[in-house]
Amino acid sequence: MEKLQEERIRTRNIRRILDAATEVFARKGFDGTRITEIAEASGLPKANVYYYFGSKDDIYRAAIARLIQGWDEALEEIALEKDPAEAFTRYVTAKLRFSHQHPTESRLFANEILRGAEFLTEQERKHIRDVTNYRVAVIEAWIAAGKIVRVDARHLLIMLWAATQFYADFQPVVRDALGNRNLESADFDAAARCIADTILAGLIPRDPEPI
Amino acid sequence: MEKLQEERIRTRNIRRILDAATEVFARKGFDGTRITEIAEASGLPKANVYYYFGSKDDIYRAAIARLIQGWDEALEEIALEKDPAEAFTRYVTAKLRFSHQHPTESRLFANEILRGAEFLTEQERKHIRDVTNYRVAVIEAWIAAGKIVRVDARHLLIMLWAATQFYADFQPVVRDALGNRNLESADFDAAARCIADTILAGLIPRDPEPI
DNA sequence: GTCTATAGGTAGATAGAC
DNA sequence: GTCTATCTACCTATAGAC
Repeated sequence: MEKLQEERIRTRNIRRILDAATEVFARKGFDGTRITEIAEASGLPKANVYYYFGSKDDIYRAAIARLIQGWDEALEEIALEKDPAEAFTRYVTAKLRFSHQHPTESRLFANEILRGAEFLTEQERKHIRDVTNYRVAVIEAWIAAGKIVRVDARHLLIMLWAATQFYADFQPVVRDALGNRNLESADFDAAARCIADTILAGLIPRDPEPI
Repeated sequence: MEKLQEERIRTRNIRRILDAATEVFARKGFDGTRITEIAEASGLPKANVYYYFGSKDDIYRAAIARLIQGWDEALEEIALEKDPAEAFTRYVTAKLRFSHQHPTESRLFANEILRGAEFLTEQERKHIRDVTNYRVAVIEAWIAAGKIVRVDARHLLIMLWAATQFYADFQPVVRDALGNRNLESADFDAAARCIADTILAGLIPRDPEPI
């Protein structure tokens, strides 16, 4: 009974701390973040933050790990069986929706990369490489089957990632570019449509010549 | 004679400080940067940094201002007269080349945006908006003339910016995605080609119906 | 589990000799 | 213009009462 209660408090507080930490780390980076600010944002006293995490490093690592896990669950597949146009559209839409709903996580990741990706574990980096390699194989199979034009699969993936990530990470710029207003769901839909109209349209062969 | 000598020393030291500051700010953000680190990276004692700049804020603002000036000079125009495909190719190539040669400036800008763009002056933001609006007008004129397909011009510009910026700001990710090696000029050429093969190819009308 | 107090270190910024 | 010494404030992390 009391054990369960304690466990619930523990889980809730850890989540609060990581939510707050993600936001502050994303904005100010690792070195610029003060534990006091995380504590204030989480609504807990500073000493309680240290009760759950041994150091600033620990909090940072936990926030990064949680973020990568979330991405994985949300964006698992470009499946081989699917039609390329449908698969790309699904992927872009899912990623833009995720960027819209979780901009903070995305920005934390961006900050970690700007920092030089020193805190990403070798396991996490290998995982990113594996996912990329799998998708490259899928795209190259589509090219071999004549379903899409011949492009560099790796650069294509980078481009899709870049286009979708930008909407989460560079919101002040996006706002200015769209006319100085807050971003709504409709803007992310318009972004998805624009990506579909250009990148995806350019991928479909004009003179289809299947092998 | 001595005046000139002093002026040269002054100019050289200010440049050294701003170079060092750009690098450290880009990596650690404003709050994470220590003046001591800027001093060490510039090869000058900390007190000399304070001789040239009154505060950390001053150094940061100067670095941002220099960066925007540099971008402006390097990336002035998508000109209206030009053929769309050629204009886009020129723009993408110029921006990728700039990203390759000045990744640090690009990352500093990214960090400032992640921070919430609080240090960008209203003048600087207005300038960015003006440049965007001008290019939007150009693209919409091309659409009206039937030279490219009907797309949202603002999202198209964001997409081009995103794709090119990514190569400067997210180099660790790009490296992993391309197979864990250092980036060379050839990679930026391949990126330009991929963008041309997809985005630009998708823009050219299939059934041209000029108005 | 929660919170106050504080140790020990380092930050931004300045004073003033050379 | 250059540099050492230093002030004040704040940071991470911990000790220990409740």
